[in-house]
Amino acid sequence: MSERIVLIEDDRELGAQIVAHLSRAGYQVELKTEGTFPIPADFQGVSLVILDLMLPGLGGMDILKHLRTFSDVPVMVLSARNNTSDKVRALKMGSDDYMTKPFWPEELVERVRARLRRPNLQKTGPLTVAGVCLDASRRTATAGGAGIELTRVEFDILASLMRRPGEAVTRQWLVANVLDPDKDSSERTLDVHVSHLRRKLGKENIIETVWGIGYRAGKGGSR
Amino acid sequence: MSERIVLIEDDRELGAQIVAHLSRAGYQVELKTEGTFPIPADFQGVSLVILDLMLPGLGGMDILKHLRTFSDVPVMVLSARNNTSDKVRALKMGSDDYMTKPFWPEELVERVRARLRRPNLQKTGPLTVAGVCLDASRRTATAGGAGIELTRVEFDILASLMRRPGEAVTRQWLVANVLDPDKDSSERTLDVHVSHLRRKLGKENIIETVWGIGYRAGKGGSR
DNA sequence: TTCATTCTTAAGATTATCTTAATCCTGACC
DNA sequence: GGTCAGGATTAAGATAATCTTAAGAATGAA
Repeated sequence: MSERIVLIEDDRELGAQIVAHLSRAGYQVELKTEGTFPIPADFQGVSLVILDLMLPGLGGMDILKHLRTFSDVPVMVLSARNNTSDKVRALKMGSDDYMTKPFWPEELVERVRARLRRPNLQKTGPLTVAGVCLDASRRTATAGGAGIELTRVEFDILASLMRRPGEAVTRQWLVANVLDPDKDSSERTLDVHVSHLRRKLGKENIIETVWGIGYRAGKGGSR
Repeated sequence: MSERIVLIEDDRELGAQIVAHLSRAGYQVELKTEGTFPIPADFQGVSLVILDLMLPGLGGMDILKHLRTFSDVPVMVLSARNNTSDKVRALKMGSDDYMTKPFWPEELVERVRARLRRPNLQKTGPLTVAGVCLDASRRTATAGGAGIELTRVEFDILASLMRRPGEAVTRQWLVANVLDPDKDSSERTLDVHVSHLRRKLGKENIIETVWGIGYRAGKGGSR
């Protein structure tokens, strides 16, 4: 069983070439040549997405943006555009790498390997920890069966914790990655959001403080 | 407190420039201008290493190779060499990214952000010595199967000892690396933490005193 | 624009943790 | 066994991290 990669590439020749190289390296590749809206089902169990930005129909950036609403799968962007602002935009939008065309397939394969040798824990389905359940694609949450309303930041904090149940997530990481990264917000701000979250979760509160480190969703001590 | 990045760059001007950009983005950067052998202590708690390959003394590749013998910290390589075989070699050797000089600092900053927004799971499995088990990512500890609550310093002391089972770790090292580095605390303080640790470990106590040196986790004599 | 929502900051209260100081204990050496 | 330096323990004050509340700033929709 090998890792699954989705390649979104309209240039059939280049696409076939990339597929060939990645297959030879032992990966299972699905080639999509149409720029259509991504749907969650297509990305279940996928370890990596390689996305060409220059698509005729739906732009690559739109695909990336939409994909990120429901999935954290690593995305490598391919593009002929080699200027910094394009790269910065794609990376800001949530891509993990940006390769400029033309490139040698050997480099692509190595970058894929480098990416996949690190464990990635993207989850596409609903996240559940104890009595709390999050649906990333709908951005809805329930606690003890009852729906609760979360703001963007609250949702993202809780999702970040629940993606790695039991693990301690540092305050710095949450501040840098959940709050607006361009303004450096204080850790007090994070406290406030967590405080609100806990109140909304009520008796289903699953957020533990890890003193001196950060927070954790779900029991860490008992295992 | 922010995430720590180590930048290994011999070109002082470029180094200073990168430091400035990363600092502005909220990271805590340590610049090393010498190509010396990396030692584990310098990379404790470091989230990312940025390594320039073209160093006069020890080559960047050697540093990378040696670093990988004891650490899984993400490494971004910078290099003036733009050919595929160099890139492939660096990626194969365990680097996570490869940026070709010259580049715009904005792109570097975004790549750093993209890298660090993914949780940095150092692949450290749980540490086990005798009946004591530590999980670094969860920050949890068990002794004889039962969970125990450790404070930050207690956890870090115990982890430092258990990372080198049977080896004596000096008191000075522990004071300098585990206790708050901004204040130089006395060795008496360390005693107190060790005392607390021992009490919490109870009959599973694995901390031995090495008279005149420091401490050791697990049997020294029998191994 | 205006309003409603969300995000952020400030300040004080609260608590866990760290450190110090004082005292007692232990092992090495004579 | 006595001595002494290094180590252990305890309790208590100092410090630092976190929580909460409330209010101001930003954002976005109508």
